Amino acid sequence: MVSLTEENYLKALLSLAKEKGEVNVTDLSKHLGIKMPTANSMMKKLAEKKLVVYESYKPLRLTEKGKKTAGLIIRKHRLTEMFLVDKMGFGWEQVHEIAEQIEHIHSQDFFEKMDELLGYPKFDPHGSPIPDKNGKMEWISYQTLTHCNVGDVVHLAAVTNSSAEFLKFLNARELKLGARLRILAIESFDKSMTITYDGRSDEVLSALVCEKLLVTL
Amino acid sequence: MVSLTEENYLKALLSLAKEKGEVNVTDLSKHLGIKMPTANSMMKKLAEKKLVVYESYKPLRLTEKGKKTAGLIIRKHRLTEMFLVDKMGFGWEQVHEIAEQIEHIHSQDFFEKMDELLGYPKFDPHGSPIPDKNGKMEWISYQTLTHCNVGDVVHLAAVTNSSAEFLKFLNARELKLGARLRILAIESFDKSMTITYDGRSDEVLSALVCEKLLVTL
DNA sequence: GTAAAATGTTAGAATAGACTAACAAAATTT
DNA sequence: AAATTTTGTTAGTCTATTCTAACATTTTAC
Ligand SMILES: [Mn+2]
Ligand SMILES: [Mn+2]
Ligand SMILES: [Mn+2]
Ligand SMILES: [Mn+2]
Repeated sequence: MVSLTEENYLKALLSLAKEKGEVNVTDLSKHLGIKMPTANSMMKKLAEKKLVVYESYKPLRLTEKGKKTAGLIIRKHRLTEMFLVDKMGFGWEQVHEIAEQIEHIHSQDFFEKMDELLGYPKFDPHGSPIPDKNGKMEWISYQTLTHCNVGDVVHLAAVTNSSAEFLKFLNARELKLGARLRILAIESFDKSMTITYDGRSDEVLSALVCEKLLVTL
Repeated sequence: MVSLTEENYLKALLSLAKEKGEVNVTDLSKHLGIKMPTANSMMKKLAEKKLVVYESYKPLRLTEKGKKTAGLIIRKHRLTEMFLVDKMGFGWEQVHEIAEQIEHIHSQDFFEKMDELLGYPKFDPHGSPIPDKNGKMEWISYQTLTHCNVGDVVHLAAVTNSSAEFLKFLNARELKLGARLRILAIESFDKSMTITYDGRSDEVLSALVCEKLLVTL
């Protein structure tokens, strides 16, 4: 009923809506690495399927049905990532690409079994929430590290980028979810932060890195 | 380089070659549930990719490259089935359909990890050999139960049909791989067999069932 | 508040994979 | 050996997904 291609569009729409509020065709096509007219005509198709509300020159919106469909794909994606890390021994930097494919497998049983074997996890290995069986997910209001101040002590709760390069960067510094971070200094010129955690002292993180780290107080 | 669709064609060619010797377009199209002209034009495409030898009105043949490619997909399929049964707790009747999809996942790491976690298995849950990393598989010369005689005592080594219906039929009779079967009688009229195994006595199996059971002496 | 830039849309074409209808060759029956 | 059936091929069409080129609208800049 919904093709693999369409599933990827829906997922993109949901995540762009989450990070930017409004979604336009330019963002969508950039996100998916396709040209604008391609995205445009797919939006019309998804509108016919009642998954998207499309009006010329207006921002794109998912319908409730579209949100649910997208949420269920993200559920499959994140359950897969969790399974790959917890049950198969992959590193958190290895799983996104594989999950990107496995999320399109058609088999209720397969994902229900994963869920069960994992003990019904609520978060994936990158700290993102796993949507429930209705495709609904609760976004906990984390802060980016960028918004913290000198002296703050916070815990690393999630990362907003699952690329292998970024996660290998964190691996190299033994920076893991749950780590207790203390902010020692913030360079006012470039907003880079000096922090300590675990045994580590005086790690300097650029603002580009800090804005990808979500923390709780 | 090879699409999901093409992968399924290659697999079909390999398994038809194994079971029938020569493969023609009619068999191939029936096996895949497509029309003859569709199969025909795909054969020309695969011939251009040097995966198939195509000559008008001649039987279809896989090239060495084609055999290897097909073997590697079957490797992924069977490793998956083994993983689903041994590591995830699925029944042998549930795994074929899921594996039919997962065999197309592009990730060396994923299947290598499965292989490692499984301890480098040589056979899948249905008793079929798992091809090696070069796509080569050794076919052990099993016999179908049909070819056995009254008084023979044999072990169930493999089944040649992985459909859920057939495997549920075997489940209902607690007939598993490895079972030691003794042939009590063969009905000459319809070739149905009366056998005993485990605690079971006097199970009658039709010839249709017997020919799908591969045994060792 | 016009001009320029950015964004969005339409039209037309390409490729992959499937189909039907019509024709051709090979195999099988009489 | 001719007729019939089966099998295989060609030609043309369709849908899904992508593209480029051209045009339209909206937003931003001056
Ligand atoms: Mn991911
Ligand atoms: Mn995907
Ligand atoms: Mn199988
Ligand atoms: Mn398949």
